Amino acid sequence: MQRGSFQWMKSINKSIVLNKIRTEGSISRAQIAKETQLTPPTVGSIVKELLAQGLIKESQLGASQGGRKPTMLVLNTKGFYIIGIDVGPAAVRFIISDLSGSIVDEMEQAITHSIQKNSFLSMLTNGVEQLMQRHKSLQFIGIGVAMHGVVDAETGMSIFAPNLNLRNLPIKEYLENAFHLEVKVENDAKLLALGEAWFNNQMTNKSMIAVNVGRGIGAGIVINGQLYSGEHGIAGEIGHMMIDLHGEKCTCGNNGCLQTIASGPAIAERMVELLEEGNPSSLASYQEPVTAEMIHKEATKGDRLAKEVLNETGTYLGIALTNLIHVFNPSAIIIGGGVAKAEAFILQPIKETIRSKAISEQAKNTPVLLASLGEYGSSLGAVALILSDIFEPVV
Amino acid sequence: MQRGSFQWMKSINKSIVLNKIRTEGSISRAQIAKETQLTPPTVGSIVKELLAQGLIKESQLGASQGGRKPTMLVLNTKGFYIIGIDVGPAAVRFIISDLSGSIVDEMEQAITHSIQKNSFLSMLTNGVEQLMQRHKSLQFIGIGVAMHGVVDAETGMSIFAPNLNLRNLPIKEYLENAFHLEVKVENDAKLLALGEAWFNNQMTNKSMIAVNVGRGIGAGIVINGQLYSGEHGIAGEIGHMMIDLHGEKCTCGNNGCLQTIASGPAIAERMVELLEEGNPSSLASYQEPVTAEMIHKEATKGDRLAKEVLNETGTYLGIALTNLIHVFNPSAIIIGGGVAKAEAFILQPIKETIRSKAISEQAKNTPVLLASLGEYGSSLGAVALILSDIFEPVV
DNA sequence: TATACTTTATTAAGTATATTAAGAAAGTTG
DNA sequence: CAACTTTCTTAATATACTTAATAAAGTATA
Repeated sequence: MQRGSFQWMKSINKSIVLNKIRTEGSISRAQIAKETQLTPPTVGSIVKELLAQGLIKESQLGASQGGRKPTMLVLNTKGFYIIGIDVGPAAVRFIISDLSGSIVDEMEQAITHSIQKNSFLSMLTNGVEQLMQRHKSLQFIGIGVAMHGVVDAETGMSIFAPNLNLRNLPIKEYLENAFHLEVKVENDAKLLALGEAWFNNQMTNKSMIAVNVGRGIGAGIVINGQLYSGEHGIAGEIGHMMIDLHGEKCTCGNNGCLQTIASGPAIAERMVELLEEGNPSSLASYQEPVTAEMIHKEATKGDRLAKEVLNETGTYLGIALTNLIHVFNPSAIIIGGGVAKAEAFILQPIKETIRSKAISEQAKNTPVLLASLGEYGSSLGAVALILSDIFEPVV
Repeated sequence: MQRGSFQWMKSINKSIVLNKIRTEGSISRAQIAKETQLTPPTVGSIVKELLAQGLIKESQLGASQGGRKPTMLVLNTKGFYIIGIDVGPAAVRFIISDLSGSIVDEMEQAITHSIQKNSFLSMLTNGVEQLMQRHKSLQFIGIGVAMHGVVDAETGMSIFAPNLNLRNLPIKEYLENAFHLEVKVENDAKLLALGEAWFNNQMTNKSMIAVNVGRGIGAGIVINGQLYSGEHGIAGEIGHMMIDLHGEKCTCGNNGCLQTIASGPAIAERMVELLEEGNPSSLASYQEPVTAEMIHKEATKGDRLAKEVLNETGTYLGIALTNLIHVFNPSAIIIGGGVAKAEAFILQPIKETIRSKAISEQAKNTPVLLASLGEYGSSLGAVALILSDIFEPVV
């Protein structure tokens, strides 16, 4: 579309109205006009079109404000559907979501360890195909893909997927050719952030950081409701934030990276260290190698050492997050990934650390929230990636 | 202006054209049309208006591309003028700048130590008044104010100015009433960043971070050419980035803040420490208390210990900047403030540290540049704050 | 040099879409 | 039930874009 034309302006106005309805949940034409600074007739004609397209619908009448009752408008969440794909380390998750982020159906497929380029790509198309076959009557409008590793969002290519050990996968091209739908691909940690920002109405158009602590530590950054990627798309690499110059050596060669202290493997390592020092713990009797999951399990059972290790992890995370808060001053920090499961032991020290170490009252009060989408974070983020194209003013 | 109206669209298109001319320096109507995706008649009519307003002018004819020679358009840099004010710790700098950032005239006034609210405010108006009197024929379009400390940009108030020990100064209100011009107020460190981004054409619409190392350490963040402030306007507080958990105690109570290692006072302190340990240096014979400036001076003369201290400072800064690069992935990092003067000894170690500690090739290659505006950084940033209102599409 | 072709810029006519103004529809209030 | 509100639509008008045509000023070539 020609920029700066009437159609362009209209599409923006349309997005504004549509997004208003989405974020408000239920709103009248008159109210939209007031809040968006568009005139009533403009809103009226746009609403008429949106109704015709099936993107919104009229619900019941609202309460009178001293005159005619307003007809409330709501999103027609069941009008269109999006497919979200989350390519994890060991499995691919496919979901069908409606416009509100409700998951209609899902499917998971394990990835064989030494999968080849073509079989991976056809695995994706087969998965989508299967899901679509189960719901032939639904109208799909796009496919979003959350991919671990390095992704080129512009071309929709996976540049490097370490867990699959594959390079240069033309995911977008492949899926577009197969289904003739809009396809978008992004990094999974970033999409986790977008998903939380998008489907948490209080976060709409805010700036926030979603931290994903698992085997590594990554952050997705959302600024004014939009994904921030940086110059080369590699923003948010907080795993290698150096916070302890005289700390342990990291795989990257530097000392005291956050990852050496607070990642899943680092937690396990720390525990082994403490056990070897002879500290008492129910984990001492285990034969298998210690994992973060085991530590969490034992902590739940009450093991003091396990609790201590998790507490320590929270403290270090809190320090890194305080640094992030001082730099970004986000409206909220979201904690996701494997570690989020251990929230009972980790969230508290994170919050306490931020409160004690942040230098201003506003920074101290930065809300630290648990990811609300759980294991669906990235796949719903992929859905949000498609939705943002429809709902957000392009400009 | 009503959003989503014809006038709104036109003002955006106008800004687009104007900004294109500014960033390109010299460009024809046809070229603008091609690059902005506006049609030739649209560009033509907008250009006509801009000419009438005196914002641009026609220069000579360009080279033929096989047909009629294009009339080149350039900014009419001498058409309008902006007043920039930089309130520093000990003095206020007033400048008059044209549209290109060329300084036409300037003036400095010392601040008496225990200045009162009202006398400070009238000092500002008097300064502006004086400068304007010297250039009665010029047409002024706005006043930008760079203020140290905590600023509320929306209301144009200085919430707290530590060096003046004043609170809640209604700068915007005061100046607007006095001169009836557009007035904007922002934090000086942020404006340093905006100034560099705005008057360095290669930085236009890029994301960059300008680090200001002086008594404290602050950073201004520019994302897509616009100042990023965060939720409460306090983004960029990197002075208290904790990078050495077992490091020295900072005034904020935490350990190993960047400021404890790399700020002006920290450099001096470190030097004193080394001298007390008995390390040989030409500074050992000095009677007065050691300052960062003195260290720089002696380093220039060849003092080994002074050089070493500065080198160390650069290394630590490099570590903090590497953290920033990983988080933000900016297109460039700008170094400004007092430390920038010691570039000969500090820039190299910064670059080397980033190169050796960054984890990706793209991060390693992040350009680290010296602030190009010198002591006028903040005042020109204040000018840019006004200019951005005219040149940038508002949307 | 004349002719044809390019590129640049403007003019003229047409069109999309917003605005204002007026009114219809559906309430509430006294 | 009359008078007033609020909500929404219709009709007329205005704005600023688009396309199409043309003018202006150059280059290339017979």
